[in-house]
Amino acid sequence: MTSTPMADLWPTLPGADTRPEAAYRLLQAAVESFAERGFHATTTRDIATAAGMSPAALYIHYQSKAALLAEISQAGHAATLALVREAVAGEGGPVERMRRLVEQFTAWHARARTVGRVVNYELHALPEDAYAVVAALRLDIEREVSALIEEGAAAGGFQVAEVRTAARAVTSLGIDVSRWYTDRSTETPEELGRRYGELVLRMLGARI
Amino acid sequence: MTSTPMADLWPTLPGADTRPEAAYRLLQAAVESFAERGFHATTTRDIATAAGMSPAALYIHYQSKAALLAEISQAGHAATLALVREAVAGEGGPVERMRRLVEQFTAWHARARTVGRVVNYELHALPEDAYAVVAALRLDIEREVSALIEEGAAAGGFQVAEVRTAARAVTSLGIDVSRWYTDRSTETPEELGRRYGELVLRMLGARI
DNA sequence: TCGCTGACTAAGCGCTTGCTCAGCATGGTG
DNA sequence: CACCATGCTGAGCAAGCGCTTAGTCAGCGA
Repeated sequence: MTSTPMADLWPTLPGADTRPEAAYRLLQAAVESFAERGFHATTTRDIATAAGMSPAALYIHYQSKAALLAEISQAGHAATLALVREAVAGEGGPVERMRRLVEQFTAWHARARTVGRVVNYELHALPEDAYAVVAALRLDIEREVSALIEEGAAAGGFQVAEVRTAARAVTSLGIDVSRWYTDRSTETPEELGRRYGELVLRMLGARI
Repeated sequence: MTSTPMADLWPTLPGADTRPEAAYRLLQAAVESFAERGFHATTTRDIATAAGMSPAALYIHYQSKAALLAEISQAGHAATLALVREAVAGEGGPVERMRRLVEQFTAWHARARTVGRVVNYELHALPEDAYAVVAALRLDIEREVSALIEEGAAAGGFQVAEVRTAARAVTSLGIDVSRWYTDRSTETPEELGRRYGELVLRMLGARI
C-alpha cells in the first residue's frame, strides 16, 4: 500500500542505521497518516494502530507526535537538498544540469508524494526549533537552483528577466506535484520529470 | 490585518447579499484562522473570539465548523472559475488571452493568498457533499485552461507536446503562489502576474 | 404597554486528545 | 537458577474539543 518506500527518505548509508524496526514502522505510519489527513487530524492512536502497537509504544521511540513530524520533515528536506546538490554539481553545462535537476526533483515529488506532502504542507505544525532547521534547508535548496540559473544566464544558455522569480517558478512546479499527483495519474514519475524538464528549459529561454 | 479583502471572495453582486454583518465577520475570521493554522488546528473558540463573539454565537449563523469551511471553499472556487472564464472568453487571440489568464490567476493567488490556502490546501477537511461540488469546479477550471491551450496549439501560437501536462503546469504555478507568497514578498501581485505570464508563454512555446 | 423575535452569552456536556505509568513477557547474562 | 534490561500493553488522567442548552436583552409592531 505504501507508495513511498522509506528508501526515498532514509537512503541506505555506509554507516547503517541501528534504529529498531518498530521505529521505522511508526515513521512509515506517521508519514502516511500526516499526508492523508494532516498533522492535527492524525491521532497518536492512528499512528500506533497502523504500526501494529498500542498508543503507549509510540513514546518509547519518540518523545512526542511533533518529534515524529520533525524527523520526517528534516529527513525529507535533507534528501531533497542532496538530490538538488547532486544535479547542480553534476557533469555537463548548466542547461544539461538544469534538465537533470528538474527531471529528478519532479520525479521525486511524484514518487515520494506522501513524504512530499508532509514536507511541504505541514511546516506550520513543526515546533519552532525544528522549523528553523528546515527553513535553513529550504533556503539552501532555493540558493542552489538560483545559482544554477545564474550560471546558465551568464554562459548565455538561459535568458531570464529575474533570476529569483525564475527559481521560484522552477521549485514551485516541482513541489506542487506532490499535491496533485496520485496513484491514478497516467504519467509515470519519470515521464512527468522528462516533460517538466522540457517545459522548464523553454521557460528559462534555453534554445532546445 | 486582513490581506484578503472579502471582495475577492464575495464580489458585490447586483442582487446584494442580505447576510447579517456578524456572519461576514465569522467568515473573515475563519478564513484567516484556517489559512494560518489549518482547519483542524483551528478551534471554534478561535473563530468566535476573532469575530468578537462567544463560541455559541457561531452556531446561530453556521451549522458547524465544517459548514464555514464549505462556504469559504465553494465561494473561493467559484470566484477563481469566474476569473478564468472571463480571461478565456475575452478579446484577442489565444496567446493574448493566455497571458491575461496567467496574469490574473497569479495575481489573485498572491493577493487572496489566505483564501487561496484554504481553497487549495484544506480540501481533505471538507464534508463529502461539499467536496463533490468543489471537485466539479476544479475540473471546470482545468478544462477551461486545457481548451485555451488546445485552441492556441491548433492556431499555431503554442507548441506543446502534451496539452494536459501543460495545463497542469500552468494552473500548478498559479496555485502554488498562495503557498509561498507573503506580506514580505518584494514583488506586487501584479508584477508577479506579469512575470509569470511571460514565463508561461515561453513554456508553451509562444514566439514572443 | 405588551408579547414576541432574533442575536447573543455563560455554563457546561459528552467525548477525544496527547501523553503517563505500573506492570508483564521475553531473552541474554551471571 | 536468579537477575535485569528491553519493548511493550491496559488502564486511565488532565486538558481541550465541538456543540448544546437555558436564559438575557434590545428592538419592534400592535
